Amino acid sequence: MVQFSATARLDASFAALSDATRRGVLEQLARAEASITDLAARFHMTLTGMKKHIQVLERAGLVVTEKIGRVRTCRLGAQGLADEAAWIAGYHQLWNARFDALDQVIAELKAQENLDEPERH
Amino acid sequence: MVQFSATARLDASFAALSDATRRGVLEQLARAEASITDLAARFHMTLTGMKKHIQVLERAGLVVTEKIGRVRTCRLGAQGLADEAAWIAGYHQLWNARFDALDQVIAELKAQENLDEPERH
DNA sequence: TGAAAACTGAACCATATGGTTCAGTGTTAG
DNA sequence: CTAACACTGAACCATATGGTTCAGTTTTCA
Repeated sequence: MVQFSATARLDASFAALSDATRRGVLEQLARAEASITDLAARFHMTLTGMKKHIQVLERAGLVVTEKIGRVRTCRLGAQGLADEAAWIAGYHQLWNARFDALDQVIAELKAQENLDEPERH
Repeated sequence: MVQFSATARLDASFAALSDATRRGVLEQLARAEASITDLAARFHMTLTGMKKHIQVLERAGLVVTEKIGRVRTCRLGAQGLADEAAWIAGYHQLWNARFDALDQVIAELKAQENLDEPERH
């Protein structure tokens, strides 16, 4: 659970997720860390454009970066999407079992969280 | 199973979720359906302003509306947040896989400190 | 019938977003 | 030493967002 103003961070991270390029960057970084140049090439845009996306992800806490020499390396933030998953799960509790598809997905999500979350960050 | 790559709808619904007022509207509608006037009053904004939020939620498929007489009633859409939860769940799998791989690399490094670099990626 | 309620649509405003180009700065490799 | 590389920052552009006001339209109800 996170302490600092939950709504502002939710705003930022849902906004970050609302762009297909940024979701792609997250998926990419989940596989391997990458430089901004790497990501710019993979997503067919300028360095400057990719840098802006990285800044959005960084402000949302979804990505952290480290500059060594002339290369800025991007990695996933330790926070992950726990808060966002929690919001969706909480929303679902309000909206009781009327729709089976959501039940199933949320069950899978909770199972994964319980397995993997402890002492990872 | 939910489609993993409905990018346009994911764009729209994550964008819809990036505003605290709209998340509040969803929570409210999960409890009871409401008219636009109801929601505008509850969230302290003009009717026109709330109508715009409802349109955003409707375009994302998160809310459906029906106009009877002079009142437009808003309810949650049947689609729910299944696709969004599915994207986050899939991302979690990648995210955790990455940390598992990292754990393994570290273990190998500890075991055999002087041997050549284990291939990650 | 007529006034009020509930919504709709247009116009406006300030700011944010997603992208670009261009002109740098600092770092590395040859 | 010099050239190429990776990034940074500023400026610019078109469009979107989150809100407003104002001027309707349709529906209800006394």
